[in-house]
Amino acid sequence: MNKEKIGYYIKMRRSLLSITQNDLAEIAGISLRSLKDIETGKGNPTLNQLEKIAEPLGLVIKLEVRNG
Amino acid sequence: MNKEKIGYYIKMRRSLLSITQNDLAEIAGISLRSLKDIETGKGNPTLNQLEKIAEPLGLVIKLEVRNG
DNA sequence: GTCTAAAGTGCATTATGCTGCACTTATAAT
DNA sequence: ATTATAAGTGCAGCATAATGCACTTTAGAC
Repeated sequence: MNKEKIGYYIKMRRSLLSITQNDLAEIAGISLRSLKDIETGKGNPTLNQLEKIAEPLGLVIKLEVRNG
Repeated sequence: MNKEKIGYYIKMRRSLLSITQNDLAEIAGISLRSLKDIETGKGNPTLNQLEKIAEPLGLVIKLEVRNG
């Protein structure tokens, strides 16, 4: 998953949970500006930022061997 | 996966492929210093850094729904 | 023990992510 | 067409990730 896909995935997941960017940013404890950049595939978030966003969305970050 | 686990996973994967930190850093196109910090769970790498490291190791970064 | 290669650490500099502010652009409802 | 809400953008300042250098520590080979 590249930045664009990760951003899109977060956006879709947030949409599924029916919360706004503003709400998620507050819950996650990050700036609205950063969340917007991440969802639009811009920027280059740190692992901390991603984890803060993933957690309230019920998502987890994984590192796996390609394919299998 | 938190920073520590991701670092450890990278370290183990690199070890499995029998390459040094120096080699991986060069192949990945990142600094040796950064790779060291990432493998030891220090620092807070960006998505770009992780992707650069993951690629030559045959790893992929994923974002998934927790559990299922 | 010595020697060597690999891995880890402290520190200063540079590059860039994170943030807040102001503004613009959708999108939807009335 | 107006209004309201959510989402996207440019920019500047601050915080910190990324880097290079010098050094120390560890792990193995001899």
